Amino acid sequence: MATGRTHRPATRSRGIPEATVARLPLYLRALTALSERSVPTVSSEELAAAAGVNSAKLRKDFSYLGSYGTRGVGYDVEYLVYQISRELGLTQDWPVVIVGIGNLGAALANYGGFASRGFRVAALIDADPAMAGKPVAGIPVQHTDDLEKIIKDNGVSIGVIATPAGAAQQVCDRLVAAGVTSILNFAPTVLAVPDGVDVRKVDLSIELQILAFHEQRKAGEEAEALIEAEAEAAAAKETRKGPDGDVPAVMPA
Amino acid sequence: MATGRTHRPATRSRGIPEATVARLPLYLRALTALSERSVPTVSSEELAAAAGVNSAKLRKDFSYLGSYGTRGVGYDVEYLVYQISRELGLTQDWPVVIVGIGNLGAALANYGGFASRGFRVAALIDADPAMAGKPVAGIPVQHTDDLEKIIKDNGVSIGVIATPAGAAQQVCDRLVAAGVTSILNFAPTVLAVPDGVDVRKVDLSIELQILAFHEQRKAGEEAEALIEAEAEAAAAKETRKGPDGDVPAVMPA
DNA sequence: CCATCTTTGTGCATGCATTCACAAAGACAT
DNA sequence: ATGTCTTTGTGAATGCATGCACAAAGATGG
Repeated sequence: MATGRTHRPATRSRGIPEATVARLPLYLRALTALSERSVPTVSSEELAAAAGVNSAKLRKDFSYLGSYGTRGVGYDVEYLVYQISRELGLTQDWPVVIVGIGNLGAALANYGGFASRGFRVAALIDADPAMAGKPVAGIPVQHTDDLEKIIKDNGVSIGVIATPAGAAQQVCDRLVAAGVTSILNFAPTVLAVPDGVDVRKVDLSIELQILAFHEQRKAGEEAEALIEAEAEAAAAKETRKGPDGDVPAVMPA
Repeated sequence: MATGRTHRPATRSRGIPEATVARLPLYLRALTALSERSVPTVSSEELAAAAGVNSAKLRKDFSYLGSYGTRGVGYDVEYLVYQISRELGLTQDWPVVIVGIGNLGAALANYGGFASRGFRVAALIDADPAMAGKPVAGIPVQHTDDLEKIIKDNGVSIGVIATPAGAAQQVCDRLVAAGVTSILNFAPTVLAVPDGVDVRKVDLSIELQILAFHEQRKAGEEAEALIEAEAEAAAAKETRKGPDGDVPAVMPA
């Protein structure tokens, strides 16, 4: 059983850490902006600031792609744009379908960020027969019945699910069966997929809940700081006089 | 300078790992579904499956909240729903404003997942005077000029930015100046905020780019596997006969 | 051609997250 | 009561990601 798949000839290229991959689009965006302003080169420090990351991290990220920088100068913007685009697979055309053309689906169909990055909305699909034929973002909506045919005719490998939660798994199963191997899921459900299929999820309410947690923590710490300050003040009053007296005038709700 | 803030009395409660916080909403959703089906208790194994995570991870996550399970039985669904809700701060009402009522902003305003989790859309704000007064999701859109007043009158601490990229930083600055301390950013920009303000970003095109990367990698590996299989077959033919011959009949596009 | 100055690329240490594996805890039947 | 059986809670091991700090590389000026 000699599959030489494990020890990977040191060609790098494979083995880019997931965390790095997730940052590449960020770098790419910053670089594209620089490119539009005709900036020829950029240092890791500048680019890191623009992308909102640590410069050492950025350099290490780029080191996984190869050595594209020049010491003492920085990185060539155009070249780096090309290399990252290539690494991310954006030099080719990716037809995607969006399933579920409600408010969110329509917003996605209209979203400019897709087209500009090599993604092409090949079709919009909805289960509502009343929607069929209606153009959204200039593309006529098609009925779910034709899902399999649409996927195959267009060679679609990436699907976006923007249906209600209840329909998501079923839609997902059909997409996968029809040949889709990457899914971006906006429905608030955990999708079960076979091995070899990638799912990424975007959950609007989860993000808000995480913010609420931190918001609450902040409020709690404020209150706590107040209590602590009071305790300290009391202790100070007890043991000696009471000099350090700028207690925050914040009242916990 | 005696701020006893560092060594935290072992009350736990503080010091919940970020990764755990990010999963709590996931558990909460699964638990809510169980609660609706009147399931009284659930084991870590079952719940983990429903939430799509490893059961050991789930137990460790819960251990940060305290010991809410019963050995041999599992977790009380209702109780756990309450504890997680409380920990996330969802037992209180969080008024949020959405700035930028384009396709996406409207979709967010209509999104049901907010209201159901303690979030209340307090106001919709847009820079376009033509939008002012128009109801979206039953809420009249207000003009950006009144942003500060709206924030203060409603005691808003969470803001959602769904504007074009160009306007995002400016809107962000105004939100923060008006007292917002948590921001959910849908605009494809890196926002600069002062310390103490939390920002989470949701970037639709980044998610697609990550999928494209993996998609490309899959395609590459298929091709590679084919080449490898060919090489192996050739080698086999050379050194001995050629017995193990199920070469995948897949053709790289 | 040499010296200096900038900036990359990376070894190393640290910290966080995940997963395993198992002892302790409790339910439940007998 | 006692024993069995299930399931939690957590120590310990491993792996991944981050960030520091510095040597090597190259540009640039004299």
